Amino acid sequence: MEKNEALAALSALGQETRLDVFRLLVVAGEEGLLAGQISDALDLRANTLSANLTILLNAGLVHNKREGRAIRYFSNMQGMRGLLDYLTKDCCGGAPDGCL
Amino acid sequence: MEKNEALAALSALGQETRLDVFRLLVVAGEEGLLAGQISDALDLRANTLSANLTILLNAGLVHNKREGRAIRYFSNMQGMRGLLDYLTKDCCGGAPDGCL
DNA sequence: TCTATATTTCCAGAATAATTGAATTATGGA
DNA sequence: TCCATAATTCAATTATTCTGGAAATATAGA
Repeated sequence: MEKNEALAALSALGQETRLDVFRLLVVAGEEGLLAGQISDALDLRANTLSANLTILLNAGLVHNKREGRAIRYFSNMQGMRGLLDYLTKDCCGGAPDGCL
Repeated sequence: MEKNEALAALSALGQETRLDVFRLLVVAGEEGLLAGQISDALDLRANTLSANLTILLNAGLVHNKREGRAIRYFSNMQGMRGLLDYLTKDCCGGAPDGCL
């Protein structure tokens, strides 16, 4: 992962609404959730949620799939993994075992 | 780690200057770096750096130690660890092995 | 004590980001 | 085709954050 991708992921998650959405999808797991279920669960207006989901999508933290007129969202654990790796890369002056 | 701490850490890192500072300190390891060395390395004004270091401090991502008139900064890998744990907690609908 | 250095604090202006109402697109069903 | 539902896009307003100049604090050394 490159710096700009990490930055996109971190700033996406560094906002309460989006962290809530992402955590909800992480806990939901493979089943994911429909956009409408997310807005119900978190009491968000559809357009606010949509804007925030777009930011999470662009950051590679979620993906989606249309189901009829609804759209199902999933957390993207690969994107998450890439972020964790970026943050700990080259850590501790070459003594990575002591890092984490 | 609680949500607000995670949020503080994520929004702290979700900004280019601070991510640069943090990464520099992560790579520097136990030796850390003086504030002046950081501002030289990243070409930042002292007051801008100071404001950003304060945000990283409050987020629990760095710590510091005075050395004469200079101040040495270190990355706080425990804070980092707490963040990673928060992000992956309860993941994947109770099938954590499949997560990461 | 006086001066220089290292860093922080305070404040204001500029730049970004978040939310919302209104309108639009996409799909499914009568 | 027409209507209802699900979600998105657009434009504007509000809120937050970032930076930088000036001043202040802390320490070291002459």
